[in-house]
Amino acid sequence: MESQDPPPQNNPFLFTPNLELQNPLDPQEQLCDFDWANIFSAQNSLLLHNGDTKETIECVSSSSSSFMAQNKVVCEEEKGNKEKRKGGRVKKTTRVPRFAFQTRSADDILDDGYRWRKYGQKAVKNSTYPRSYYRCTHHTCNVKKQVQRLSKDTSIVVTTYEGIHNHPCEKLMETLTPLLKQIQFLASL
DNA sequence: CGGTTTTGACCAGCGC
DNA sequence: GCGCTGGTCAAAACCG
Repeated sequence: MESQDPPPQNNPFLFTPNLELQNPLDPQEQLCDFDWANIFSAQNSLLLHNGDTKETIECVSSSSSSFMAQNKVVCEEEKGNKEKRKGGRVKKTTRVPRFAFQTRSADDILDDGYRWRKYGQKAVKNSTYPRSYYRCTHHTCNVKKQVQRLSKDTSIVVTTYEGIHNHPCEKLMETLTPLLKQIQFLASL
């Protein structure tokens, strides 16, 4: 499906990858279509499962109607991701879940509820636009993401997440905290 | 002043 | 072995 709606400026969604992939995938070739708008309007939380690749993604939407991301997602499991340190030095090999998706947006940065700090930007071959590298600012969380605008279609931004957050989403907590306090207050009556 | 962004340098992997 | 490319570091600049 192709959404005719204007792209949102921000996508206030929570996206919790929980990948259990059996087959390593080539991100260039294993694009699979998901209808995000329908998925999130149908239910606020679900597990996506691709039978061919045995990949599973848990998606939780904080606002089903507001999530209007373009509908392409690519998932992969790094077969022994190489953890690099200090200018690309390889430290050890680990298995880091990784997935990417495309959004049609004027903004490069999606508001996914987490806080990110940019640690690099690099011009990439065969691409007009540079690739930006971000790290989650949470102390104990080493999730990274890469953001790059397609030179073919400049309205599309490809976001690649690497790793799984080991802490709750800050925006979600901001939303839930007053509610929890109210519940506690009412329960104490 | 502390947190974030920018940007040049550095390094490892890969292909030839 | 060498050059190219992508990923990361870290100092400086920037900003609220």
